[in-house]
Amino acid sequence: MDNPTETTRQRIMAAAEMLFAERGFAATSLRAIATAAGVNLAATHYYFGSKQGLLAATLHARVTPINEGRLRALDELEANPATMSVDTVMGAFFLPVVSGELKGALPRIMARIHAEPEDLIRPLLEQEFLPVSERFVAALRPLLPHLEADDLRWRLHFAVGGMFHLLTFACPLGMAVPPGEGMASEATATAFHRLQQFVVAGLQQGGKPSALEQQS
Amino acid sequence: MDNPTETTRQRIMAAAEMLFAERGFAATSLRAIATAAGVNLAATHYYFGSKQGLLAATLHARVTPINEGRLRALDELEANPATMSVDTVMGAFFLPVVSGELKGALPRIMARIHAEPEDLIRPLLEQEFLPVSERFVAALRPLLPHLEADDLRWRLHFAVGGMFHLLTFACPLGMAVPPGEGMASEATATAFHRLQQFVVAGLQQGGKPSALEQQS
DNA sequence: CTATAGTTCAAACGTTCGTTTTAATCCCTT
DNA sequence: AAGGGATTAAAACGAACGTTTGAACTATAG
Repeated sequence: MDNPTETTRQRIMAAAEMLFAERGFAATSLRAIATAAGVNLAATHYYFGSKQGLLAATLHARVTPINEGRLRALDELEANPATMSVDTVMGAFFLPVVSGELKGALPRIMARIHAEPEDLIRPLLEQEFLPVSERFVAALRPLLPHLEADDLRWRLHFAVGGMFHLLTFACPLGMAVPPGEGMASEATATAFHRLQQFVVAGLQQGGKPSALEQQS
Repeated sequence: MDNPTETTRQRIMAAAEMLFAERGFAATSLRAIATAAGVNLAATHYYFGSKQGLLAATLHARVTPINEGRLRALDELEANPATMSVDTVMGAFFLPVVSGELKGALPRIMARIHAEPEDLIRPLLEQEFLPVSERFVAALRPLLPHLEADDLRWRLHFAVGGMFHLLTFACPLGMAVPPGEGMASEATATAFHRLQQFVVAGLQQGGKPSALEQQS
């Protein structure tokens, strides 16, 4: 049970997560990770094969519980159809990101990897997020019957963008950044409430995109 | 006038912009930039002093016309108060990003730099974007009198996040990516229309964030 | 106690990085 | 035509990178 293997693996993943979140993938060296984890450099290759393998493992370990939380919350909503609304569904989408054992550095890694070369990162994102994304599209469709499936995907795209931007920059330009390097969990929850409010209004907006052509 | 200095400078900046946009800052080497530009490696240091200096110059050269276009469009709107609306103001904010000589790779650099270490990049962003951001906050305030200034800043924050996400990922997960590596300008314009529609609805949303606490 | 598989370690591999140096070349003014 | 600052060219610098190697260590099984 107290397998020393797990300890070293987890130490590496914890350090990698923190450094990837702070500096991004390309700007973080395996030596920095090994030093921060207090393990030998070669251990990173012993357990993860390569730097990319370490990134994939780190991402997967953190994304899996988030996506499970999302699907569980969505299941609960669908079990009581009266509770289904755009707001509650988006709450099910956002809440698992900030709840649980996310301690500040954890969500930011998701935001950081978005700027790595797309060839390297898009397959990872598709693999991790596409099934959940499609599940939420299906759940939102009956709630937004005036939207085509692709319209809905676009708006979810923007919503996810707002979320990543929030995770990357804890507060907007022109506002004082809180003292700690990460966000306090209270501030995070408040910011996500703002985001949810914003996104729900955007999703519910009425017309087709073509109707916006000349709105003056 | 046809100073050969400008030619080499511009070739370096064009190549740097393309590669920074494709791969990000840390993952792009000066050698790759010099090769793509067809200039000598040392020229990058001769003209820009350092890799960071090249990034700053590249960013500034592209952001300046965008921000000037934004402010000019906003000036025109404010000259005719009847034309002022959340939609038109946000159009003034978004349109210069996709119009002009932006050929696909150019806007993406703005999205890429968001994943570099924050210490390195946030001062650049504040310097380039804060004045324009505050100008738009001031313009939107009378149009959204129910919002506090910070509420407005948060919502603009989310709007910018949606924009960056759109610039980073030309289309949402679950949709086929267009053949070319960048987006066709027509598809870009359509996507920005969708974004504008989404964002305007989010900005106009009514209640205070505290009212969302337990909406179930 | 020995054997064996799993794990850790220090050291080095070859490559590429950002940067610097030195000399050669270009262009313009006088 | 000559001189001099601006620009390019080639080469190399030390440092850091991802990765590999092979031996030392640990702990369990025979």
